[in-house]
Amino acid sequence: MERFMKQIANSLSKQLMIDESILASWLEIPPNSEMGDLALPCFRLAKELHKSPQVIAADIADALVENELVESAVPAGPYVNFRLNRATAMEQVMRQIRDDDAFYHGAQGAGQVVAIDLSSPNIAKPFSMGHLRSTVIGTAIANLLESDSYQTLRINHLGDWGTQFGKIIVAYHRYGDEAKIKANPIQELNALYVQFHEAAQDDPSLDDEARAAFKRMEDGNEDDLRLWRWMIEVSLEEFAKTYAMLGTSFTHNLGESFYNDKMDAVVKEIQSLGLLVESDGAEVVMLEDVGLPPCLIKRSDGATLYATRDLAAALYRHKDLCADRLLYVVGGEQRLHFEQVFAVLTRMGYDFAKNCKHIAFGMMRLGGKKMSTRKGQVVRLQEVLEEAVGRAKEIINEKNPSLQNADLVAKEIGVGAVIFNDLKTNRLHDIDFSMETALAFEGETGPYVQYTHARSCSVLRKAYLLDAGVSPEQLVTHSQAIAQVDSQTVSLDDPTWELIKQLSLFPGLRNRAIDEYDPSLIAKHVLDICQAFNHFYHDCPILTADEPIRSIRLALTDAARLTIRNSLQLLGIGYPAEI
RNA sequence: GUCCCAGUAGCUCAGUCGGAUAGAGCAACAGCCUUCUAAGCUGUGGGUCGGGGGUUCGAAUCCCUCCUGGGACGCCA
Repeated sequence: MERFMKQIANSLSKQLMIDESILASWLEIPPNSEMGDLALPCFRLAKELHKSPQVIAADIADALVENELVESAVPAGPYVNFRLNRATAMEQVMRQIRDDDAFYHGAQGAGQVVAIDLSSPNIAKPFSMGHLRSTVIGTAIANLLESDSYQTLRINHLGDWGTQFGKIIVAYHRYGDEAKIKANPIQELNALYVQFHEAAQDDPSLDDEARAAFKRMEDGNEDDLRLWRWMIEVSLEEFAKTYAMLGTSFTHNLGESFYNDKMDAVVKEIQSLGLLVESDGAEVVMLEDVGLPPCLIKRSDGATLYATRDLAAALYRHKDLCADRLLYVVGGEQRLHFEQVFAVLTRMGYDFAKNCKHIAFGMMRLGGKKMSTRKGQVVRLQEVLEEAVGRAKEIINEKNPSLQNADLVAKEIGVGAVIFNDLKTNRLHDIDFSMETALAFEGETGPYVQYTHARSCSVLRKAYLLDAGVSPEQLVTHSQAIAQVDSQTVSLDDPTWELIKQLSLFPGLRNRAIDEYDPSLIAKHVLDICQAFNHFYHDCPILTADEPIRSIRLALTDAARLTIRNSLQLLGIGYPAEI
């Protein structure tokens, strides 16, 4: 669609003597497609031309717009509504999809490395629905960036260090039943954590004990570290199952403990720059002048804090991993923390701080309340995924019992439903978890998109074109034939045209999703494409149509299929050819 | 108390760098399978865009203010 706008703006700029790119930015899509395909509001021209918008609109419409893309230009009050020549427009879109890689890919990021901090579950705790958000949003952003030629570093910043492990170790020694824990590590370790917090309410000395236990770990107590390493091992095993189901992978699995030996250098650097000041026994960097509270670097007992760790991690990613840009897909409640970390980096003279961005997202709630591992109020992602896959399997058994690879397809659909449900919603909204909503298979859902994709595959399969597609030459010939024979009455009917227009919006939306780090734009748009395709599918017989309409409809089906598939790929969702 | 995020149909949400009559899905009701996958398609009903001011030819969108919900605010991450 951006291409169409550019072409029309180009013609108009010659006529109006106004810059092409300004005109292109003024062009908009009318609220109702009956009005036209594109519109130019003339309000802003009124001041300059000293005429009413209505008169200007009429003048523009009257002048012959010399552009083969424009079918008609009619004034509608202060607007000029343009109709595009459907065959010409279709030919352009199809050529782009067929010949021009730029439809699905870009080169903006060539030579640039982006580090993405994502997922980051905590060791010895269940992988909850809360961590799903960071995982799927981060993955989709990484996919989007890679589609624009960026190199991405997908870093799983595991929560594997901190006082919480002191707590678990204390609880392990006090209440732990080794056999029970071995049998079901994560659940039992989390139960110990919950038990610790309950006990600590009555006996605050337990907290001191936990801090001491963690200090022992920092000092290298081998018994505690052995237990800690075991917790990491069993947690990673458990997480691996979830990641395998989600189809998520990382380039780096670097927990917080990885930076333990890198923090001294950072603290010394801050100190040597004269930024470190003592405050109430702790060491901080003052950030008052940029409107932020002080950033705590060292506790009064000399221990480091998570800001210190994030500073060390940022420098590692920049210096050792050579990342030009650092993204943090982390919940919105850590906004202030990242503002402080980035401000300290700036203060330290690191220019790359301006390329650091916290990609915040809303909180996953349960029954309106924050999920809490401490209170044991969590929904385990694995349970949700398994439930989703089970339901998908039931539906397949009912609707398509002879389907090959039914288990694999059920997995892709069930998991796709859960992922899509998360991605389609605005990042910053809090989500109150509902099994019913997460597992919906009808309406604006992942399975709806996958169903539409499989439908398009099915048609092409029956035409023996699933992999080959319709040749662009054939398509172009047919489009031109239609244009010549019948440019007035429009052989390309409305449902066909609506689908073409939806497809033409893809490159612009992909760019916007990259600029705004917002995968939901892709999710919402692919729903629009699916709606348009299903409408087209319903109204326009494809296989039984006469030539050249048949070829054109097949080509359009193929284009829709490719665009839906690309969208699902970007979102990290499977796209089975048959469901 | 200060700062940040959110508030649009019964529910979940689009639309938010100002443009025409504010759109989907779910739920409810009514239709469409001898025809390419009915996980689909069509139709009906449903709105003080949280309230109030302001800027503008034009405001859900920008500014101010208030209300509601959530979050953050130094030794947790």
